[in-house]
Amino acid sequence: MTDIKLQLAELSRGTEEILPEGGLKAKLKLDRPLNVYVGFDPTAPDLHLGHTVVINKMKQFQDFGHNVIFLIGDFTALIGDPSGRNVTRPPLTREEINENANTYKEQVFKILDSEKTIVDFNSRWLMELGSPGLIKLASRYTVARMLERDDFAKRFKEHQPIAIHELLYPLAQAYDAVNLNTDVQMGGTDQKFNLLVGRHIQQSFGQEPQIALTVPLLEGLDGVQKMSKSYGNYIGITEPPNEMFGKLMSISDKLMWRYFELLSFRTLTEIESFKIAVKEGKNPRDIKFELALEIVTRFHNKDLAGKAKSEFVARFQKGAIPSEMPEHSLNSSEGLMGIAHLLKNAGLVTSTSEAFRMIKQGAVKIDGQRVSDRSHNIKSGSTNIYQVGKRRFAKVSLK
RNA sequence: GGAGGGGUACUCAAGCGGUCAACGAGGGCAGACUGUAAAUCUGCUGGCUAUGCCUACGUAGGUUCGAGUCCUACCCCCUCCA
Repeated sequence: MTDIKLQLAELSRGTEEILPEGGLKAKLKLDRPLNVYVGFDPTAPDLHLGHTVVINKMKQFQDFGHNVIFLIGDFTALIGDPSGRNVTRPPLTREEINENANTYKEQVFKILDSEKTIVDFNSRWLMELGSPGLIKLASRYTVARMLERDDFAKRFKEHQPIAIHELLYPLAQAYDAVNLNTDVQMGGTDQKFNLLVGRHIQQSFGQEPQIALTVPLLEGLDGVQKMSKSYGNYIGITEPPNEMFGKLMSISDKLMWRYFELLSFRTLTEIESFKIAVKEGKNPRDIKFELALEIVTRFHNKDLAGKAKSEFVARFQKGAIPSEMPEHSLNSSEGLMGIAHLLKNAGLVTSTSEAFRMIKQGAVKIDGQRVSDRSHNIKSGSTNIYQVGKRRFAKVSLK
């Protein structure tokens, strides 16, 4: 086992809260592998970098020799983490769950060691529980304490409905901790309450309560809102290397440090030395290259990351045209096609109106030549590279 | 059940019958500058068979030469009273 002091420093890095304070140190002092559990909802298996914050934390525990449990919440998904929507979710079929679970594993094992990771499903014990078991479980907690949860408290105060089954969610999750005999349970900040209920329930089962460790929600590319698919400010972990590299390079310098803290596996000392280098005049862009290389390497490989970097440099520092881009083949009935229609048909703009706007603003280029005539026609039989703005490219053959 | 206030484009928000595809701000996009950073400046930000036409201001009607603006009904939201 690695030195406790070092473990503590790295494990605390980038966390929001560790409850109770000092509890983690005590657990580490036991000098045995700890059971560390994180639950995942099997309904949304498309991961982005925001999700990886907690997975990275799992990786750290794993590297220090602890037991990491990747729990798929196939039972709790039936309830859905309370959000005020008064619905139970339609049960996923066994096939759907397995399929999602496999997608998960494929993605998660780009970070975690598949040999050392325990994958489990909470339906295994929650299905077994049955009604009597559920009633017994429910008797271990009180309504008053349940109403301490933020969103319950708020809804109760405002006389918004709280369905009874919603109260079962934290209990079910707590029961996971009991079954896994968890030492540490982790989750996003929104999981704090659920994690704490776990402590209480474990105690009532005579177990030593777990440490609740919460990690922050990662800011998206805009640096303001949390990373989420619906805000469009995310980097998906299955995105191609060039995309990923480019997106990482576009983040602000301020956000770069945040990403280093939460996404990089570099030691705190290394990151500190980067900060000093920048202070002494090094271009932050070059430090950002390091970040982008590391992340792209993690989800692809070193070779592709290197290529993504050269491509990036060629393209944005030397103005080259990218080596790969979408290709389209379009048909023209009249032997030619207006530039606006062509751009629209190639998916470079969403409407002909937008195409005209882009042309007016000097954003459209054909083979690197700026187009200023909005009624420019392209003849059939030609293949050209069309560009809208800095990022949108397509190779189009007109037949 | 009663009284009042409000529903406008991605969001907030202005709009005294014509000049409103709709002020302004934010966001987004594009151009300049740059390190695809930040800051700044400029422009754009409904669609189309495109100097014109079509569709849009909660919904459906009506008045008018003309309605986001007036009238009627309906739907939804908020505040106060019971």
